[in-house]
Amino acid sequence: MRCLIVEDDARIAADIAQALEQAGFRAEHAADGESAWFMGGTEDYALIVLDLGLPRIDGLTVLKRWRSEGVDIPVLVLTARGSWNERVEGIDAGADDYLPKPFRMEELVARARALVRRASGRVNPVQQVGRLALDTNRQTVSIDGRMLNLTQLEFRLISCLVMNAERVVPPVELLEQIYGDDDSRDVNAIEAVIARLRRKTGPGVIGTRRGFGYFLEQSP
Amino acid sequence: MRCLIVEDDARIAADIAQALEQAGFRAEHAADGESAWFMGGTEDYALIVLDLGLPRIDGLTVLKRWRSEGVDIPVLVLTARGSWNERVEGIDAGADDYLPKPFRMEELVARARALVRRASGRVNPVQQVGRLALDTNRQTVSIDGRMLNLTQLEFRLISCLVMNAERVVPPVELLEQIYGDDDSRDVNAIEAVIARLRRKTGPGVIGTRRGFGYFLEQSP
DNA sequence: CCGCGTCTGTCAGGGAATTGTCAGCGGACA
DNA sequence: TGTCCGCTGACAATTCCCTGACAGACGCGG
Repeated sequence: MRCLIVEDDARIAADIAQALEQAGFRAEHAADGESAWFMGGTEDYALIVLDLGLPRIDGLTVLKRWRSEGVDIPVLVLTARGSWNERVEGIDAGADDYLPKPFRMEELVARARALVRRASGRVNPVQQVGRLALDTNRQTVSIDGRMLNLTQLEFRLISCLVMNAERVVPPVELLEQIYGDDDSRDVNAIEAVIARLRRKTGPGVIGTRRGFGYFLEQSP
Repeated sequence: MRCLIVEDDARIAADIAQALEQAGFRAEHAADGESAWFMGGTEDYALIVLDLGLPRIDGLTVLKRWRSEGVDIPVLVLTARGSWNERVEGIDAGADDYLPKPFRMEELVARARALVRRASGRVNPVQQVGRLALDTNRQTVSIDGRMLNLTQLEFRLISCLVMNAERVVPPVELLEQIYGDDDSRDVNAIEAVIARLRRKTGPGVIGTRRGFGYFLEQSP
C-alpha cells in the first residue's frame, strides 16, 4: 500500500516515513508543493500525508487542485496546534482528517490506518477473498482460518492482490506497487515471490492468466 | 495501445519509441508541430508525448489547439529542467503531466503508464456490442454474460473490433493495430486468431464481409 | 567482529500455453 | 464451373511462466 508524504522538513518526513513503513505502507516523499501535486495526481496512493507549510505552492492549494481534478485519495493534514482557521480552510479544501503538530507517531499511524480503512469502505480490517483472509490491522493473512507466516514482501504482494481482487494484476504493476519507481528489479523477482507465496498458500489461491497477470481465486 | 511521440530530435524520438514499445505501446512519431497537430487530431492515441521545442508550430500551441478541438488524449509534456514558466503555461494549455529533461527512460515509461491508467479510469470501462461485452478495466470479454477465457492476442484482436464496432475492419488494419509496423507476419495469422476466437465465442458474434474484413454482429 | 539464519533478487533449465505457418478444403462470386 | 478468398486442423516455433539453486544483504546474538 503506497502512501505519499508531503513535508518540506526532511527530518520529519523521514520519521513519518519510517513509522508508516513499519505499519506496512510504502512511503514516498515530496518536499515541495509542485512535486507533490504531480505525484498525487499521477500515482495511485492509498493515502497522502500533507503538511500545510510548503515552499513554492501552499499545501492547501495543492489539496484544492487535487480535489478539483478528481483525485479522491484520502488526505491527512498536519496543522500547527490551535490554528483553527487552517482547519476550517482545510475542510473546505477537502481534507479527510487533521493532526495537530506536534504529535506522537503512533497517533499518526492509527489515523492513517483509519483513513485508509474508511476510504476503502470497510468497517472491519479483515478482507475475505475466496478462502483467503487479510487482516490489515494485525498484518496477517490466513487461509481457511490457518495463519500463514509471511515475510514483509510476500505480505505486500498479497495485499496488492487483495486490493485488486476481481481484477487481474499485471506483474509490471505489482513491481511498481511494491518497489515504486525503483526499477532496478526484474519482473522475475515478482515471479519468485509468487512462487514462494504459493508454496505457503497451497494451490487454488493465487491464479495466473498467462499474458495478463495474477489474481486471487474467488470461488472455491 | 498506440501513442504519439512529438519530438524533433530523431535520436531522442527513437529512444523514447523503443522504451515505450517495450512497455507495450505502439509508438508513432511526429517531428514537427504541424504533422503532430494533424496526427493527434485525426488518429486515436492512448497517449501523446510532447516536446515543447518544435519547428514550425510551437508545442504549446499544438497542445492548446488540440484541447480547443476537444482532443482529450492525455499529454505528457517534456520540458527543460527548471523552466518554471513553461510548466505553468503547460498547465494552462492542458497538459496532464510533465517530465523535466533530461530524464531516465524508466521514469518516462512509468509516467506514461500512470497517465494511461488514470485516463482509462475516467471512461466507462465496459463496452457492449450486440451480445458481447468488453471490460477494459478487468481485461475480460463476456458473451451473454458468460466469461470467455481469452489469450492476450485474442483479447487485443477483439478489442480492435469493439473499438471499430459498426465498421468492417480489414485484416491488414488488424495486422497493423495488433503487431504495429512489424510486418513480418502474414494476414493468415489474423485468420487463425479469428478462427480461435470464433471457437470460443460460438457463431453469430464475429462476422466476415468477404473481400472487406471482419466486424462484430450488432443485432441479436 | 564473527558466525548463523533469514530474506530476496538473479539465473538457468524445463515445461506448457500460445501463436505463426502451411496446406488442404469448401463456399462465394462471376 | 473455375477461380479466388477465407476457414481450419496440424505442427513447429516461440513466448511465457514456474521452480530450484545460489549468492548477496541484512539482522541478530554471541
